[in-house]
Amino acid sequence: MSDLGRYLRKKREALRADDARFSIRQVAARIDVQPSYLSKVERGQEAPPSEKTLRRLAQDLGEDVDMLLALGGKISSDLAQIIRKRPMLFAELIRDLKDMPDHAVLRIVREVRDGNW
Amino acid sequence: MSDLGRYLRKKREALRADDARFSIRQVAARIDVQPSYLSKVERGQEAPPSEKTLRRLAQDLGEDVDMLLALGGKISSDLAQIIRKRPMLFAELIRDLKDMPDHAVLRIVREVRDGNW
DNA sequence: CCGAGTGTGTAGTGTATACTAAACACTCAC
DNA sequence: GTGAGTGTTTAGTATACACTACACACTCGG
Repeated sequence: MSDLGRYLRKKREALRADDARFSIRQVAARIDVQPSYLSKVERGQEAPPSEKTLRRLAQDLGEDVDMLLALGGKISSDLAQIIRKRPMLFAELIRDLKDMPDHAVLRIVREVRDGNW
Repeated sequence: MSDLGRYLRKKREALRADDARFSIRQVAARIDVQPSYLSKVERGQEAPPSEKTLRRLAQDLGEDVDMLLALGGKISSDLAQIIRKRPMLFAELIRDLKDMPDHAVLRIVREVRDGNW
């Protein structure tokens, strides 16, 4: 059921392989949740954590925040806010980009960044 | 507090001016909620309705769904899903477009649509 | 053998979400 | 003046969210 859980467990165990600081208990302590809770999240027995908690987790595991949030079924609140400020504009754009291949979207990103607008 | 409430009331009252079918009671009946609930939503006394209800409301009032959802602090679930499928890609793009003026974003939309990619 | 550390099971909690149900006070047409 | 319709008040509810607290069973080094 939970892609997030599988992903988290794998990542943590990989880190743990050469750093004992990545036990469930120690990670949980650092991100300030109960170990039992993290355990359940990793096994998909519990719904994904809040954005706040996922952010701390991403930080601790060295993972991309947007990716982890996505796996948790969420969207970064700063992105949500950007979209909500111009909903029709962004809705149109995003729906148009839906089936575009990554490289095409990336090209747009790069062009925007280079300021050719 | 609630932009959504103000907006809804204004819109409904405008429609009601030349169509009695747009009373709170009748709209509520059509979108299948209690009139008391709709009343409270319009006065910002109640949190924004669910996406489902906002969609029915948008339909009934002839309003843009994405806009009403935005006013209700939400993002259309189909958009959210598109973003969640390629979170890092879209996150980058959206953050880059944050401060771009509408016409610049529109230009991208048009170019994407014309298939110059 | 025991103490420190590991992961997990069970039960419960406070808060928010998204509403319903019923009654109240008012206007206005007939 | 009453019946139909208006908006609103008050009270309550079922479900989900995002966790905590505590105890259990196991392993492994010294």
